[in-house]
Amino acid sequence: MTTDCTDCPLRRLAVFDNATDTELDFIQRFKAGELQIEAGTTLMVEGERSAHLYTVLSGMGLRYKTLHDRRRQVINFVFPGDFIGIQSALGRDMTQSIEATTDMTLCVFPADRVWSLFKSHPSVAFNLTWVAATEEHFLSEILTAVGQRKATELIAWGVLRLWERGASLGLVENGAMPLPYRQRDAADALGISLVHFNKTMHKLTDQGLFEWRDDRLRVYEIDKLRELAMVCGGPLLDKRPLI
Amino acid sequence: MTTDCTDCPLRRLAVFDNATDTELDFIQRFKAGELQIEAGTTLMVEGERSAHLYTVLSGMGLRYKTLHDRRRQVINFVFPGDFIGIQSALGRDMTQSIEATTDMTLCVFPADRVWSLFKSHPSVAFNLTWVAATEEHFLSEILTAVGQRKATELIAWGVLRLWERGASLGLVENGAMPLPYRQRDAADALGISLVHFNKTMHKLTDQGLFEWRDDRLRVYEIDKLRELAMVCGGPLLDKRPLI
DNA sequence: CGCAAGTTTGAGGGATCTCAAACAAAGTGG
DNA sequence: CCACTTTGTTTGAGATCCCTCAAACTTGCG
Repeated sequence: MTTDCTDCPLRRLAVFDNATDTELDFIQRFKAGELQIEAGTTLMVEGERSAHLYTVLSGMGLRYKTLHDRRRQVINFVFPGDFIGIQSALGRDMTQSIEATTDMTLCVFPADRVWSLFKSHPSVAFNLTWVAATEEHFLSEILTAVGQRKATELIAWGVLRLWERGASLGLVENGAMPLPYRQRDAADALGISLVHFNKTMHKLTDQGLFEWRDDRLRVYEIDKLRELAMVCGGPLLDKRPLI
Repeated sequence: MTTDCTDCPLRRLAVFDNATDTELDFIQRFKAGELQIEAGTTLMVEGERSAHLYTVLSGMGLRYKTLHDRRRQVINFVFPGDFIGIQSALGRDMTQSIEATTDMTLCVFPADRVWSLFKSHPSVAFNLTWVAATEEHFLSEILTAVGQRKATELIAWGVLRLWERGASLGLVENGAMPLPYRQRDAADALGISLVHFNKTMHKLTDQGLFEWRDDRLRVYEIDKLRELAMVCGGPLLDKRPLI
């Protein structure tokens, strides 16, 4: 039994725009089905072309690129509500891999209908562009962090981002949110070595700023993290469209 | 006297898609005018909102973000044909600054007409999305480089990318292309210090792999650079739309 | 019990950073 | 035409951040 778009649990969240009935109706028809994958599955592989687009209904994963000698850059963590595969919608090969780190449920959309979407539903097309542009914006923020911050700041910054993302998605319960990743994933996301990540993270957790155990993250001293991370403003959680 | 879109010199380049007459006609009407700015001018400032979009007709510049303590990440170099400001088209503040490093000529488009563009010209809207998605793709490549490669590989990789970009735009003349930047810009783009950039670059130039002097880049040993940079395939120069 | 995956620790080396100063080229004003 | 400033490049040296290697430890599982 697949989820009905009109009844999508994600859509109730305050972070997501209210779609019009027309939009909702279209998205429902656009949706080809649902895909369930198990933790550990690779959803998309670098170099291949996917005929589908996905929206994450539930579960988490990660997006990464690899170099020839096994070095790996985690581009971003994949959370519920994320839209995956715009690249293939536009007729390009995927240049990154996507892997599930928990069981996931995904809404499936056929890539070959994207073009007609632009003709028939401009507002949805607009949202699609919005999502792509926002993605780009976040990537540039990550790049700035990886390029300029040093390990301590980086980790504080990363924890903060994950926490705020999780909070906006209602994933925080009893002061904790799920974070089903390994330290290796975090290190590869920040561009530092596993060992250095481990040691530097402990310098922060020993101060009681946060805790990451058993796949769950808890933040205790958010203000101190902000200070360490050198971010001024609070979280930037614009409303965004859900496709 | 402004350039007529039907007569745009960029559009003759092989990298750019052929636009249909309808598209061209629309873009011409969409274009509000041309902007000339001098080298050193800041076109867009972080935190502000721009009412315009731009396409670079000629000249070069750079896109960057700053931290509070003056650290700066150069996100990318701005070349002719680049489309600037999708963010503001979608009603967001700019989160990065853009600065001209040479005199530049830009085509100006009003941001508030973007929405109607989606309704009236879906193919142009599609191209817009394509550009945004491609931009994201390149950013993730840059992120991978900055996060995983070490200085020598990084520099080889960066030179290679600039060279291939320049070549696709027909900027290479007599074995040299314009590269009007400072070593500080390059260092900030790669996330390494100016001093380290200087020393590491000389290790490569001393081997005769390339040369960067007087704002011009020359590549002598492209295969060796490829090897150092750990890139396998040749240049990826898909055709792309010009807006 | 033994294996696999992940975390933690220690130690030494190398890459990169910062500080500082010298050097080069170009522009300015007297 | 010559100080003098400004901007950018180059070099040296010491400090530190970060990496790699290696091993111990921990946990879950067959």
